[in-house]
Amino acid sequence: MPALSTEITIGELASRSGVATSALRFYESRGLIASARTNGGQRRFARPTLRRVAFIQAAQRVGLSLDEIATALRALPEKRTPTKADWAVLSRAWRGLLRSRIEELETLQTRLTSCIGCGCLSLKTCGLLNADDRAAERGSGARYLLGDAPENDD
Amino acid sequence: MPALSTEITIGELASRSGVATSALRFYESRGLIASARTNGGQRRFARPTLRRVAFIQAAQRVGLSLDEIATALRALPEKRTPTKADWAVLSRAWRGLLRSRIEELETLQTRLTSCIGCGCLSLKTCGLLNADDRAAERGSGARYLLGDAPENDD
DNA sequence: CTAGAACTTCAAGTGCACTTTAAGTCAACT
DNA sequence: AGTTGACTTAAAGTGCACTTGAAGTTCTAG
Repeated sequence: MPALSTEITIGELASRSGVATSALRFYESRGLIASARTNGGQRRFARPTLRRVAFIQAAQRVGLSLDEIATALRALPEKRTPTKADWAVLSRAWRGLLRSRIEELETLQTRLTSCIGCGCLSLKTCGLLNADDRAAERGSGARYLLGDAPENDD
Repeated sequence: MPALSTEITIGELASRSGVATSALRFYESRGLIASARTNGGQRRFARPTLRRVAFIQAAQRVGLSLDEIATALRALPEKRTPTKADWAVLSRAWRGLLRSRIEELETLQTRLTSCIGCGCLSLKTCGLLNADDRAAERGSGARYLLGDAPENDD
């Protein structure tokens, strides 16, 4: 049984957070977490680092890169316990990100539904496959690309 | 003005699809698209390849890897024009993916909202930061990790 | 016919988020 | 004291999706 210390080893942090020790060392190298050292040079993490790692995981699920997360963490006060207000600032930014990502996926889903309906896969009329092919229309008129191929390549 | 041919160059495909020529060559190397060659060895893409590239882009936005997209494209008939039914099969798979991803993000957003409300960031009670820390509870009782640090590291 | 833009291949490079390896040291239990 | 598992570092490797570079060829407009 580990001493009833306030500090935890990298292995403990790993098993509790579900993040590999190699990833934790990597996070430390990127400034996302910090550690003290024993006389022998081994890392000892303060207990709240567990929360910090959970925060990193959540942020990744939201879709942030480690660099963005590092920036967010740097925005939190280093010296004092983060307040409700500190957290709210971060959370609001996340909410915006989440909402726009959700909206993008919902738009995609709507388009997918109407594509199933029409079965056309027309580049001109299909919102899902719309890829800015406004150029080079040269009077070919409206056509359903599913059936317009001189040679069918798909 | 390019000849009123049914085939398009890689540059044309790139500018119309918004995908770089290098990416298109890469897609070809991975079997996602195919091309004929001129006597001189230059690629000439059949017009429907534009739709295929648009499909790839859409699939990427849905969250599929190129390998998964290649598999999906292989499931489409090579020799005949894809039917409504072919498309419907693919679309249904996408719908499922989209729905679960959207649900994941919505859960995250709900949790984020309640976290803003409580401001606690407790690993025990916060759904957002919940990271399976069921182990090593050793009778410390419920605590709000935002304020429980012997040393504050965040 | 010729200039120059667009094309060709192949190999190596990029960025992200890690993981793996090698050689060695530390800590905890018996 | 010794064994064993957990730890240390630095460097190299992985997988994905491309991009870049070098050196050379082809296509098209004038």
